[in-house]
Amino acid sequence: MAAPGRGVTIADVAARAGVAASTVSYVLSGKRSISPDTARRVMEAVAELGYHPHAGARSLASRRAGVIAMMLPLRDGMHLPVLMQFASGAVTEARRQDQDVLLMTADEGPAGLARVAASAIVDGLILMDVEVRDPRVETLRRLGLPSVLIGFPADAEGLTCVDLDFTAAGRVCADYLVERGCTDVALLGASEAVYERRTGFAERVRSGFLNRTADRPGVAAAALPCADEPAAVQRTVKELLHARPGLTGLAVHNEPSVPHVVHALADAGKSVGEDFHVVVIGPDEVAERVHPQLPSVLVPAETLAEIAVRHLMRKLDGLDVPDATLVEPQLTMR
Amino acid sequence: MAAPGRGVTIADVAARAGVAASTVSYVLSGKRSISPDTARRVMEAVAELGYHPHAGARSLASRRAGVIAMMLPLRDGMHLPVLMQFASGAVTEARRQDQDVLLMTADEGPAGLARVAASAIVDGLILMDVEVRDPRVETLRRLGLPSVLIGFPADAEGLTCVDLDFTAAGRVCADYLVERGCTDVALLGASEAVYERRTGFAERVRSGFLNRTADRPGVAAAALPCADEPAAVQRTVKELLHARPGLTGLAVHNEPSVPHVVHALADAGKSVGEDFHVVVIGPDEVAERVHPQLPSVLVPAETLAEIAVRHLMRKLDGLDVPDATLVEPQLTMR
DNA sequence: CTTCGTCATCGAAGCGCTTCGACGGGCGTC
DNA sequence: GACGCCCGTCGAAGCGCTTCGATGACGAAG
Repeated sequence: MAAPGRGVTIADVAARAGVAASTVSYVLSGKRSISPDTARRVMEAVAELGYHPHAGARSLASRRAGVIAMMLPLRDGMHLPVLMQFASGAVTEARRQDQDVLLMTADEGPAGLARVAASAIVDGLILMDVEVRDPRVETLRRLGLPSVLIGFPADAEGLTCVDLDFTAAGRVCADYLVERGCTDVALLGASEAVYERRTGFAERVRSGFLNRTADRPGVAAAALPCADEPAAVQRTVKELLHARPGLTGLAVHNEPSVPHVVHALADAGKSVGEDFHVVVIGPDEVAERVHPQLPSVLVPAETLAEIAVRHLMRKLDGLDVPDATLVEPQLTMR
Repeated sequence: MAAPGRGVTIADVAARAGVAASTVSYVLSGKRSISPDTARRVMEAVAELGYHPHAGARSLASRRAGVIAMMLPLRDGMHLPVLMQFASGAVTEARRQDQDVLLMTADEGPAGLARVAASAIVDGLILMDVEVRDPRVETLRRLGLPSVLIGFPADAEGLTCVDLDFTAAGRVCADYLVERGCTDVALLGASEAVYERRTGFAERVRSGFLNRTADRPGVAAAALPCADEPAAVQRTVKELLHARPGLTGLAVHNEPSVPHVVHALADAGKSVGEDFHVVVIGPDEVAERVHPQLPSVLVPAETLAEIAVRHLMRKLDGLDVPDATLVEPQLTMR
């Protein structure tokens, strides 16, 4: 990386290498064959001058900006560290593919999508945390802007979506508990309120959990919602233990309640990890910050981000990608 | 926002409004006076066609991209929620000024700066979490790319920097304790290791704290480093209480140790909030997640981000801005 | 030895916008 | 009533790049 003078253009590189500007362009893009000797001279000139193509000019001429947008729900209920992992994964993968990432907040809404589409400032976009009824989805479809969604809207027809396989996550939790010898288990889900906008995945965890336990003879299972407040959690757990004295396993799909669940179990004289088993669906920290630490299935943010970026790039290159991609859940033991 | 056809150009708008393309440009930029009547017709055409200027073309012609870069330390030790708040604040403020934000990770390093500068993909940049000896700083200076730093490098000459006023934060903590009637207080700082790269602000808190207590007659104060590990924290607190039996106030500037400090104090029979006072310098959650909740001074990420963006915009407009901006710390009572 | 194909390269034409200089028409001024 | 000015508008010239068609050189084929 030599000292870049102000405004090194392709003409400067061409002059230095003793070729035409178009030749430099072809060397850089590889779109026509160039003799090895010329190519070498051009690359040397590029390096010596510290040339980087002017992004605006390139986007104007080639109709490719080399930038993708990422729309994040910055003010929203989504777990922040997960969001950061996501952003980090996306930027890293994008750079690997020589793309930059424009950051947008979800509160720009459909109008924001229309703006970036019309101004050609980005080639495509990744929409995080898509809800079941998401107003941006219709706009997206209408604009025809290449995109990948994280999450599944109600009508995913014609869209490319990526997400954790929540049904499988429910199954994984069920398996964990059953393998520990539990014959009476329950799934503690989210409060109705939290998921009302995005019911999809709460449902899926639940059905994965219940279907799997139903397959296991001699295993009784239940699923019930649970509010977030400490007191409500305590009460729910107490009632549950009372109603099902034989309960020995619990899957918790409700981040904020985890510490309180553990507390309530301890109060009830249960020894987690010995005569009682708990598994969490949620971020690592949640499962790590309780005593004893719990096994958990997390939302693999970096992986999802990488897949999303790769799929988007394929779409931009005119290749096709699966409409729906579900990532296998991983159970982390602790 | 009407349905934007594919590729509405300024010529389309001009035709529709019955004027020249240059006139449309002047209406939109306000750089020449235009009759109210013409302006109205142009604006109507813009709205009807859903016109948004092509970002690349604009950047090519005007040498202004309308995008600023934000470089975040995504993999680094910085507290994630703070980072998100920062990103959120920056994007929101940037959009208010009609700018977009390009997200870069710190591991692109100086080469990344050179790239975005040379490709003119952004007009300027904001560098988060600047360290005392930061390799990017020299590059930045050489490139002459307009920028604002969050944090202070060793040599801030000619750079625009923004940060929390850590010296004042030290004073605020001292004041809090003294006002609660404490006459023997201490500051528990970071472990040497954590701050070695970014010594600046640990130092400043310390001197703010000690200078302020020194001003108060009859108040004894000390400052000591503290490791992060639970056991080490417990030991440090125990030794401290033993060495200074009259100690009744503690300021903790070490995020991870807070819960353990509280624990250790309880073990020693101190009743925090009654016969003993503790104040934290760190994120809200840290101070909220202990019992009892503690008052705290936080890094006001959104505010810093807004200031950074505003300063950057001013620089881009050729206005001048102060070299150093220190934000007053706020004590949040709990 | 001419003809045809290939390969490597060149030149020119835009991409959509901003901006500069020019120009015509209305007004105030002497 | 003629002169100059300013205001509002237009046309044209780029900004730096990609891409298309053209061109020359060189071997192979006839």
